[in-house]
Amino acid sequence: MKKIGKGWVEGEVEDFLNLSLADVEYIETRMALSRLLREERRKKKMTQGEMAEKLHTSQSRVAKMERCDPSVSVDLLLRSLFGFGIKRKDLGFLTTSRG
Amino acid sequence: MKKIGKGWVEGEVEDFLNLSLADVEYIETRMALSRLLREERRKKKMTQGEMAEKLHTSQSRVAKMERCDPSVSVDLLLRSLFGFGIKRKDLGFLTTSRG
DNA sequence: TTGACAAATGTCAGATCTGACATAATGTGG
DNA sequence: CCACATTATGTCAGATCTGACATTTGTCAA
Repeated sequence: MKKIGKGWVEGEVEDFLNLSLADVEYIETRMALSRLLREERRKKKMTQGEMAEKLHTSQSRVAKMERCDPSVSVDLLLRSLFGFGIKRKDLGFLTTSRG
Repeated sequence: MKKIGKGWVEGEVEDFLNLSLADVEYIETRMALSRLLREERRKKKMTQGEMAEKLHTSQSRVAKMERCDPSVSVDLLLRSLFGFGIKRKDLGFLTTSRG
């Protein structure tokens, strides 16, 4: 039980709210990355299967990445984007709230 | 078929270069995130133990995050930053090579 | 030096992620 | 409708990650 600002915010609630907001940020980031992956693939007129081959993975995994399946990590999304030619500096969209 | 670095397979030089560049982007991203985490913690004058408590994890895990230990994922780094109050829009540094 | 605190490192069981496969669903052009 | 291509979904063994703990190393003041 600790004091925050005016004084009565209690630990668990703070943590709950905090984690909730963190959740939103995290989920939005994932969605933005998966959306970008799909856009980049379509921009290059490739199928999921072709992209999978380029990334050394399977079509189903690519489908899950683009669908933001819960089994897909940000690591995989980032490595896929980088492996697909996207650069870190191309990820400026992370800085806007409207992916 | 060989393994490179943490274990990325490839077959041709083109793939090798491609994955190498992807590697660099990925590693730089990880390093930038872990550096930011440490900076934010120090900015708030907290110890790793205090930060660990706030993030519901352990001091050793925080140390590994800040040290960019290979056992730490980008997911964990991002979730930690978000849980620590950093917002997606604060990650503009992802667009620069500095960090 | 010692004590006290902060940070780093090693380990590991349990949790989560990943590639691969099969299969189903959704187009798309006859 | 039919084939065919593309995308989506379910499953699972093996790989990777995570929290927690113990231990070590580093720092600093007395």
